[in-house]
Amino acid sequence: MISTFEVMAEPNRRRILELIGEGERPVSDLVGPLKISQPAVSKHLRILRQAGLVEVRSQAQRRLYRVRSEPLREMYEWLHQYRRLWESRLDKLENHLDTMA
Amino acid sequence: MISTFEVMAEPNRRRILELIGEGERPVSDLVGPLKISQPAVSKHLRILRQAGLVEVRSQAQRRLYRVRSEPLREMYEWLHQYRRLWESRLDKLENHLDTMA
DNA sequence: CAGCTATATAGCTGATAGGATATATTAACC
DNA sequence: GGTTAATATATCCTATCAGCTATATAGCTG
Repeated sequence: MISTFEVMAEPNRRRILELIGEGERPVSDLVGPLKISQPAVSKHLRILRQAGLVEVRSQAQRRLYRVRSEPLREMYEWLHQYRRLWESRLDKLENHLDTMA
Repeated sequence: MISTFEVMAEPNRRRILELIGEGERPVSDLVGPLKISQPAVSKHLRILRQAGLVEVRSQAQRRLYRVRSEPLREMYEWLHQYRRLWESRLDKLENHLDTMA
């Protein structure tokens, strides 16, 4: 299975997540903003679905896609392990400002 | 310039970040754990450096690499926009548990 | 400066990704 | 049931990526 990081590497796929992040949207709503063909959009949606990043439900001919947050949370938590790195810099800056004061 | 997301898509590059996350390390310390050749490691380090994800300093023939947290923080913050999605689920679960209690 | 160590760069190659066009599928509507 | 609408799948093509081997560079050490 393709990893969340790999899936998110593609700009159009990130854009799709942003577009449906507000709430579920049919495919046709995505084809406009992304400057690629409808089949290309469907291909990305398939990849997103297989990676568990989106879910679909059918409404007539429409297919409504929405974000599944679980993998995003996992990614967020992976990054969390580096949090101390940027926070320590912040600490240093604060310390510096304290010293100046 | 190649995006942070693309850089992070490669498993060996993520592993490199984990390996030097604890503190700076010479290239030779990375070649073992990663099961790829030394030139391949150097190639990944170059990409990481160009994307601003690592910094180097020289110590004799050694080159010591360390993480630059800035792009990681930005990625973290990008993901933050979806935080409400997984938190709302949590809310639902909590509500459900409340109802059961 | 010769030789050794550590790392980087060059050049090649096979695999894969992502795009396009053409076609199939599914569901509504007359 | 035939047509239109919305989306998915198939097929093909090109470009890029990540690996390898060979070689270059930089810096120590005798």
